[in-house]
Amino acid sequence: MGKQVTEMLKGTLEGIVLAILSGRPAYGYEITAWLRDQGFSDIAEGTIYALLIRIEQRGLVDVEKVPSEKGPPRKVYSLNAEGRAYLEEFWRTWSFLSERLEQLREGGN
Amino acid sequence: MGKQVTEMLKGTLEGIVLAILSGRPAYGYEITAWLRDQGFSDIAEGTIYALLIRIEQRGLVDVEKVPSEKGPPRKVYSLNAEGRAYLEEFWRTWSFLSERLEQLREGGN
DNA sequence: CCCAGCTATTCAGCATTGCTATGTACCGGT
DNA sequence: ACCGGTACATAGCAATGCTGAATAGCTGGG
Repeated sequence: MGKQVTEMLKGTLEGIVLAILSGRPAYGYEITAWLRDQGFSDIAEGTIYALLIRIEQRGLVDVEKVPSEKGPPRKVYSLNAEGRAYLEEFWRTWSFLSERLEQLREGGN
Repeated sequence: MGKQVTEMLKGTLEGIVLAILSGRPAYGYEITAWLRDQGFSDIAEGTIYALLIRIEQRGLVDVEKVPSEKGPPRKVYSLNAEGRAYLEEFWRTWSFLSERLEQLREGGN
């Protein structure tokens, strides 16, 4: 889409991935493909992998290596308790920002 | 509030400021104070000034120096035509992201 | 007069995050 | 053997917000 999305994704992409993982465990390649399907047309491969490594190092997810029939082994990530807590915090932050922006949008015109 | 807000503001703060300016002209100090009032408790002084200079250099706003009764002269910014177009684009981008996140939020639980 | 405090702006250096580009590796079909 | 799809990793870059300090004008108290 453009540069605006890229900048807006900073800070939200992490939450998006955590939200995906809260529904079901998933691996990087799968998440990237799914996001592109959803219209995030220019999310880069590397971005998701780097993000997954980051949240793993912060202890928000558990990882399991699972062999694949179609290629190299997958690193399947699943949200743990700490990750769930962090995700809730993310939703609170998102709500706050979202409300402020809706107010501005209405008042601004 | 915390680091989450900081990262989420990347990409949205610019739109927020443009939205404020779409309602009325304003200057940096005023905008910072208003944002803090709205709950953006840890927005730094310097951040807004840097952002204003950026959007000025991109030609999204017009600037006028206005003497103040209480201190040094103010730099009053107002949104021009290009800024309005950019703001509309921002709202479209925001809507896209917002919709995806609401979907995730509902489906995720 | 001088200093503290509020108003108002600017700037250098840093941390975080997403993108680009590239490399590695496993597998099946031809 | 080779190619395309699957799957992950990484080094370097750009954009953005924060930290901390400096500059400057104005007003009121001591």
